[in-house]
Amino acid sequence: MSPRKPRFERQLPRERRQALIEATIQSLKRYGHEGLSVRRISAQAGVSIGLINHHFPKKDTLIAQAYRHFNSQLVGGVRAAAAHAAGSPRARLRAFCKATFSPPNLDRDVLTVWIVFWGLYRHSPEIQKVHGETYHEHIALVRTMLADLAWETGKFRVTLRMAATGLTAMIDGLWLEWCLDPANFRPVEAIALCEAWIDSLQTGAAPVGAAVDAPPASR
Amino acid sequence: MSPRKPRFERQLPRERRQALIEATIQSLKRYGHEGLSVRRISAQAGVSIGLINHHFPKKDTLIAQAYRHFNSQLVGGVRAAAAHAAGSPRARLRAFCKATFSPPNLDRDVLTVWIVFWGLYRHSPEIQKVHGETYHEHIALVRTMLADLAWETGKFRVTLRMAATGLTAMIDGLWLEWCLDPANFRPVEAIALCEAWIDSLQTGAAPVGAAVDAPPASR
DNA sequence: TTCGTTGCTGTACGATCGTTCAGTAAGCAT
DNA sequence: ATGCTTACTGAACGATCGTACAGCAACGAA
Repeated sequence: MSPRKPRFERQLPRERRQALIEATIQSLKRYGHEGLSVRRISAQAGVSIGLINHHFPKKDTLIAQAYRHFNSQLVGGVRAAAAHAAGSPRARLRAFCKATFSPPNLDRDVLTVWIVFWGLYRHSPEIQKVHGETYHEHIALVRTMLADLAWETGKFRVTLRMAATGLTAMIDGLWLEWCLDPANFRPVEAIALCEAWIDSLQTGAAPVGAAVDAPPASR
Repeated sequence: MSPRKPRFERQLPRERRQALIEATIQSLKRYGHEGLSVRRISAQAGVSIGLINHHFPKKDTLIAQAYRHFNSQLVGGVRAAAAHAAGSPRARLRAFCKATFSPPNLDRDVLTVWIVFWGLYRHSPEIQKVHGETYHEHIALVRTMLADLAWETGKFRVTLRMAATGLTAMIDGLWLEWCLDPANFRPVEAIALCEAWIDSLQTGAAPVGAAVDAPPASR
């Protein structure tokens, strides 16, 4: 008698949880918002329905952790690309922009995942919590790079905070537009727009919005 | 005997459909993506469940028409604001930016509705169809205003197409960031960033991205 | 007042949702 | 080999989903 093949393979909780998180993102890429059901996710992971609630108390917890993982991958990737670049602040920013608009970040499925997560934000406290933690990382990276540039080439026309906000907004907006219709522009053009924004920060024109340079009233 | 109060009031199909469209948006504002169910929508509209399928063949048709209505309201609003402004192209653009970052457009619930619609895009042919029609309107408005400005003050550093893409991206990105956390910046600062972008288009610096000024290869 | 049109109601249907839980079995320790 | 721990399965639960449809009733026409 040949030994029966095991019906399933036990994994360490830590590894199984990670596999479920990745299956969640895959299912989300495939089916959009409808991919966020325990049945779709468990099918994608090749496990039973019940396993999800064995490792996560609620479905929302898994989704929030998937959002955290997705954020970490992005930040880790672009940070590495920037750090790997040559020494000048401008070169690091260039590498950052290039990585932002290159695979795996520039991918319609990946960008769709971002949009669906953002759509969940307002009505999901768990997503809000994760966002508050990871968004801080991302904005800090951008601010550091821009601060280095300002130190080397002179003061910006707007505050550092608003320069970083503008660059992040430009990136997110271009991601959105390219996701909805990639025919609108090519990735290299998106990079050019971001660099145009960065360049415009240090032109000698009169400061724009100088009257509103104070931090927001709230918070 | 006093006459019985009617159990319901008949409406012309045209008016009832419009009421259902507005109820859809209200429900979406209240409950996010989960507000897009026939039960939530019919409850919001104060009608029975079956009425939706009496006026719309499928739920997706209603949602797509709600998206169309939402787009029309935005474009109509900002176009009117721009047209109402003083004669110079720069003044029209200023009014456009101000309207973009003022109520009713700058509202967390309204912006959440945008994000949810965008999240539906990739997996809903009906949304794609509506988007293709209405997005054209919006981008044409922006391009016209920027073209008028370029005609009056001189050539831009980037193509008109990319100037419009950049402004639209900046707006969408700032909307997104403000929706997720309004404490990041004040509306007046968002306006300042958009105007900084517009101003940067006509500074005398060397053309940026001149090598990529050709239209996209695809399409 | 009566009738006809049709906007509208509300139940019913099968599918799928998130979650629970009793039972199974994989794999290590003894 | 035997036992123990626990990762894992899969049926079952009630809730909610989108759609269908038979019947009710509002309201203008005759």
